[in-house]
Amino acid sequence: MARHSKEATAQSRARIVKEAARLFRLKGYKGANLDDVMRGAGLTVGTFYAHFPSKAALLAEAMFYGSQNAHAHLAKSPQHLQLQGRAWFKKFIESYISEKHRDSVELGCTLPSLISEISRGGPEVQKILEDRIFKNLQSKAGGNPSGKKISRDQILACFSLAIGAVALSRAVYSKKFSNQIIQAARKLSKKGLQK
Amino acid sequence: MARHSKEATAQSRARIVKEAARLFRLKGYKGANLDDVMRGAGLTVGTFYAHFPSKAALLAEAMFYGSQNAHAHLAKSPQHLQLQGRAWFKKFIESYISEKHRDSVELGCTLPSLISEISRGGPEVQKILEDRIFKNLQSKAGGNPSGKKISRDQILACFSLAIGAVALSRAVYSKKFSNQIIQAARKLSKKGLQK
DNA sequence: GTAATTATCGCATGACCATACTATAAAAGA
DNA sequence: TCTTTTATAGTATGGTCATGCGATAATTAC
Repeated sequence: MARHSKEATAQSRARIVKEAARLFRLKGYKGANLDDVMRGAGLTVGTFYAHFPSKAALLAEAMFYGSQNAHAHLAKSPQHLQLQGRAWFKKFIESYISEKHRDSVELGCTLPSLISEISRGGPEVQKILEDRIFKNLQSKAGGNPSGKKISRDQILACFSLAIGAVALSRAVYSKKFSNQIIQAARKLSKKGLQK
Repeated sequence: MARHSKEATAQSRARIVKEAARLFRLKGYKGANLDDVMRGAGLTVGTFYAHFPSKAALLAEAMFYGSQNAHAHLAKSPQHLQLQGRAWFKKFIESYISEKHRDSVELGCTLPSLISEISRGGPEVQKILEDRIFKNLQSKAGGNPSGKKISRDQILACFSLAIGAVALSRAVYSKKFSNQIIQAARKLSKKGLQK
């Protein structure tokens, strides 16, 4: 049926998404080009449209892929990923608003790198953000295994803060100032998690 | 010396910066092109480099221009602009994290629209953000006319939250969800301003 | 008044890039 | 085995865009 088996095709597709996520985070949506993405995936541009209908569609996939991997990258310990509810969210925000996350653009969350461009993106991309990424976040953080619930408002506010702080800390010139932003945002996030 | 007087030249330049600020906010740095900017300013592309050395230099100017005008656009009353210190900052954040601001991309603050691209921008742009915009913010908010000081940490954290919330509220699909983000962030910002 | 200056126009240019097309060969299904 | 399918490579295309350039005319300096 194809020049490679179904399995190999699926692997190609996965490599494309992975490399796209990396390059989008690094260079932005407009800044990354399909040539580089495909080369990074070990393929040539010509075959891109055998996998995706458009660059925008690739962005949607890459965003979802990236949201799953950022958690793993940021988690300080394997136990973190096992948690649920408030405990999980607390650790999540703590690792999100960090110098480490600020400095690992390629592996971190896609949102600080792409948020501005997503706001100008089409419905396809925006639906992914809303339906998959947020729902995923809420199902993890809203879980209630030990009687300690966290409110939807707390999740939304702390996540807004986290994205803003990481994005801003990457956008200022001096490291000193950047660190101050991280520290200040951490403090506020703790307030937001209380009660 | 020129086809127009010095004064007319300065006005041309001002129109370019103004239109650039508008289009950058609307379409992003890469999304806006110099052709449109110059046409919007009533000029042709050819003359761009008589005013600026590069597109990046224009971004730096437009950011600073935009930071000054957003305040005026968001202020609910003329009195607001006269305030200082905590009182000013409180009103500033309140008007910043709002549905109105979310919906007025063209006239609002440049940062939610450009933050991702600034983080990938050069030192020139990042220095503007740090030296002019933040210093400006801090001199207004850090002022202490009535014995009520606000800490640097509070300023940084609340501003991070504000940028993140507006950017995120513009990036999700449904209006309902978007409104929830605004409301949740407003709540947290009030906590951040206490004490 | 005359010369030097330069903002402006109109157009050129060279690069980049998303997308399209053709031929090929490997896999899948019969 | 043999036909059909399709992922792949290689290349083409059409558009966009930042930047460059020569000519012009208005302003300023002298």
